[in-house]
Amino acid sequence: MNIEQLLKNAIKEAFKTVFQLEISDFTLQSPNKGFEGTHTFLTFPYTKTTAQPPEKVGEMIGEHLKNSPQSIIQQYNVTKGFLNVSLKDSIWIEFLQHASTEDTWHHFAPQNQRIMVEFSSPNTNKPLHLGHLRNIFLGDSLSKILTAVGYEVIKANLVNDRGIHICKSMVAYKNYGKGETPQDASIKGDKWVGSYYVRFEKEFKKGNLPKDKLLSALEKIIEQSPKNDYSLETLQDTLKETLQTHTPLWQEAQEMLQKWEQNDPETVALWKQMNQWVYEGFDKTYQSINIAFDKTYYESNTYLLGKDIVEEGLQKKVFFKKEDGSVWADLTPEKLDQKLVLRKDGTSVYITQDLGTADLKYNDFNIQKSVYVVGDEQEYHFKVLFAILKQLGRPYAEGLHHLSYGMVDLPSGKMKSREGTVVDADDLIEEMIQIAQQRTEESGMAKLNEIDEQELQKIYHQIGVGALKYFLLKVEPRKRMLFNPENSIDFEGDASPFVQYNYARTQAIIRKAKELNINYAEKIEKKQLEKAEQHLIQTIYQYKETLEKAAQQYAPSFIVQYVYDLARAYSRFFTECAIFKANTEEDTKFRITLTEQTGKILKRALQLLGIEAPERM
RNA sequence: GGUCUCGUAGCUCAGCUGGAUAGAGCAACUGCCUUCUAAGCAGUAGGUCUUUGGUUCGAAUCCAAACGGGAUCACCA
Repeated sequence: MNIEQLLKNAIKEAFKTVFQLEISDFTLQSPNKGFEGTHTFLTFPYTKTTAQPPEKVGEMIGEHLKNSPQSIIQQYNVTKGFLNVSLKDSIWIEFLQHASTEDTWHHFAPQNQRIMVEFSSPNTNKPLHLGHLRNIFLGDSLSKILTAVGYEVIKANLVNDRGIHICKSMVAYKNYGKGETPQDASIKGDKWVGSYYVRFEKEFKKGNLPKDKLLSALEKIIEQSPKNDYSLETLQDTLKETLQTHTPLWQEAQEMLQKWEQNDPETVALWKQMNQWVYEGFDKTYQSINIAFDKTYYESNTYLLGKDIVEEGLQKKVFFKKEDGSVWADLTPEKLDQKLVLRKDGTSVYITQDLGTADLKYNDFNIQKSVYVVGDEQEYHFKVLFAILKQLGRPYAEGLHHLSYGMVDLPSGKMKSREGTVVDADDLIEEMIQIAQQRTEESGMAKLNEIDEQELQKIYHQIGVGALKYFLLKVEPRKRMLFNPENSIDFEGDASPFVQYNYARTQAIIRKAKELNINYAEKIEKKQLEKAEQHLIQTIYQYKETLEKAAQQYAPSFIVQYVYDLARAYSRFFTECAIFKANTEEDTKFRITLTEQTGKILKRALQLLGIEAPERM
């Protein structure tokens, strides 16, 4: 049942009858605040074809709509080129009746397509922070949205478990760790390993080059500067990098990496041990925010992939070899540059590995689509990656998408691990739960007095984590967003506790209805709707199209906006319309039915965001 | 420097496939709990939609330029 389509058809029919005009498809809008109606039709585009001023067109169409035999229009009004129509209440009541008997009204047919959503993808040298949370919540929510519209979704995590970063932690642990374990120190494994990464950075800073070597290093840098960019910042960065490579500690890390690549048993054992600690820590974090993956890839298994694709690309003449033997992709037709895919010594680069991994994913799961949830600093990389895969004629190439998102900033600017300004994920989650508890104790304990302690803890957790997820999903992904640790994340207004609160209200009503043995699941006898009722039903109705839009555009933020709208519509209904003390029994039953449906959709929409809905709060 | 991206109320954000009087929340102010959950509801106040030009009957929205933030342009990942 598609109400918009009904109205559109009626309008098209009206044009045919009134003006003998076949009009092409158009979109309906919502009336602005202060204008009566449920839908708005714009008549501006038809002034020429009808040879009438916009007002006149509106009047004539409106009049026809209203007076046609099977009219679905209650009333209409015209201002300028805006024809605002109000659908008959019976349309909305019929919809609610349908929704309450057909639980599947918002379901989608299976797409018969598999889609992989890759997200989280942490490095194993430090704990998860606020930025990761934005990534994780986006990926998780998107997975749920895509599942809801009928895709078979595979949630994948590609862990960066190898490379120089983890070797740094290993070196530091070897030198200063004294064989201690995180268990000994009662520290979460990822925090433990992270502390050695920090230790490495600290120690190696002490071992700078003597000053006489600075000058020659500097000259070398200027010679090699690829972009002739002599800004102070660039020089400093490059200088630091050059100096790093001369410190003993750095060289130790390099050796460690080489040993690892040569499969040195002792090194591999240490590497496994440290990663294991990290995974144990990550698992705790994932658990606390209710995140799970269907598949975990490890770069230690994938970093050598892709070389055969380079070979294939050469044969297909997608790639070409330079004189020095390095292999390149020419993406100038795509307005991208040339891109190295294999070094002259035959070793691979980052993108080589990603080419291989793309094939691996396809072969493992036969996916038609693949979404990468990765920060916006890698936009160029993914443009290049996708362009190459397209040139190679991969069957999945059209279904590739980079869900790019901006960084989470602090009032002081960027989060920087070196300066210790990173907001730790576990700390933040813990803080959110505590605030939830504090809020509950301040305002709502009376409602919760018969609930046991364990259940209470669960509720605090749902509220705290929910508020965090909502906060991070609310903002459009491509925008940078601000987190101010001074003011805690909202628990009021446009925030998840408000939505959860309204869900809890719906459940309180349902409980009471059952207590009073009200049989509300009968045919609805209601004829006329209050404004708040009408608006609430209309908002429920919009769930399906919102979900579809969110899936099409990979945009969980649409669901956030929607769920807030729905909660607000319910809140208004709740205060304006008495349920158990309504004027008639029909009203009571109707309002309970409406409450039940609202509750279902609130819960469902929250679920799409990975947010749980407490039965009471 | 080239490319991409963002700039909307004091603050955080919606709105951007062109349409009416640009919306929420927070913060401020005013009402409303003997009545189903006040984490609420109703209201007041708050705006040169960064600027300038263009397209159009009509621009926060599209185009161009400027200014300001950010990213990227590695044989790093």
